[in-house]
Amino acid sequence: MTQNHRIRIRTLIERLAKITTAVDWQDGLNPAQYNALSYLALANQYSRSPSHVADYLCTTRGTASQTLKSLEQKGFIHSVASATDKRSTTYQLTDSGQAIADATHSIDQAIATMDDTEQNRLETTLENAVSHLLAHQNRKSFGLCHTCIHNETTGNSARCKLLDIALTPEDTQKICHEHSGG
Amino acid sequence: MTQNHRIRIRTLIERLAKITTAVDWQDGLNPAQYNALSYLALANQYSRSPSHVADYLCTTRGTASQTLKSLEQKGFIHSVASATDKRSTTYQLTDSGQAIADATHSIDQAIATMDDTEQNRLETTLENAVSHLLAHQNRKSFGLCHTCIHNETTGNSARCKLLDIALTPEDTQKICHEHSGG
DNA sequence: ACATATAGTTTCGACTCGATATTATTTCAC
DNA sequence: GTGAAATAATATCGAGTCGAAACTATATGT
Repeated sequence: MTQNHRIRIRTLIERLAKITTAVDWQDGLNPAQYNALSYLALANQYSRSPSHVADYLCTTRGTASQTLKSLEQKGFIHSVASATDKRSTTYQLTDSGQAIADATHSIDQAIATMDDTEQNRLETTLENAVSHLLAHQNRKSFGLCHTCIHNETTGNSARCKLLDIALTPEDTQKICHEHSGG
Repeated sequence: MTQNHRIRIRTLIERLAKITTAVDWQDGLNPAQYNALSYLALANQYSRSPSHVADYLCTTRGTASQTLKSLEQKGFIHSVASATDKRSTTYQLTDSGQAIADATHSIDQAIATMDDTEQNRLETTLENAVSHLLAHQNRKSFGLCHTCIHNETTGNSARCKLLDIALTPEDTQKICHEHSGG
């Protein structure tokens, strides 16, 4: 592949990023707040602390803390102190926060205009691109629980071998900060 | 396709966007400034005004104006007043600005780790995704001159039928704000 | 010639962002 | 068990984004 192709791909990624963030000004939220809210809606109960949000959004704990404060002031999330670790905080979506997370997004409509083959191919190539970028920066994958090497599914019951806990079917469809692709 | 798939694709797009912007803090620039500089490096001489930058970056003229002011203060670009339209300004990269635009980016290295087939597929799906998103929002395509319906190439000389001007081979490889895919 | 459109800038307030410092708490080595 | 180091979270700083709105200057169309 030529250097021209790489620049072209980089330009497309940057443009996709810019279009996406421009669309993410909705419901009184800015892109950072919208991203944090979306993450909290998809993450399991062990992955919803300021540190995890920071890791997921590739930013610092300080910045994540500020963003979560804004979201809490607007009434879209509320904090829950951890019982086991007194340093730790988890966040929960409020009803209004959940409503925003559940709403159809402008991007969804654009995706829906593509045919099934195109959507499947997009999903696969995006997954590859994201995992290459993350690997190159030594970042966590934040994949879904059921695709993790620590997930042990037998029949219709599942366990996490790392955290040594039982998993509900809903749990296995969520993002986990301990996710490892193997 | 299920709603779950659309959410998954949207999540991947948002994540790709966040990873990209997190990486775009380099050389004393922030992501907005880096994006504007990259655009100016790729756009032809008729597409380098504050309005064009705003259109490309899906933002307002006011915001684009601020970003270009920052870039000029840092010495990476300089403004050139238009001779034909006294309201109009064009920007040129300085040597230091061109050096940043020419430098290898962290994303390039991640792309280079993919094999040729994967890179080709990524380029195609990204092009499709971007064009679907742009179409859904009624935005300009900002494609390359040589892929435009107004481009008329005969042998080794090219013309733009819309602007009624001769085009150099370099011109035809640049981004044009008048680009139309037909 | 005058209304309207267009190009660009400025200002505003909320907020991001990395950097840095600070305070609790927890963990680990001894 | 105790003290050092690691970790979790927050606060503060300054530059700058962002949309929105107001504004100036030029151009265009009727």
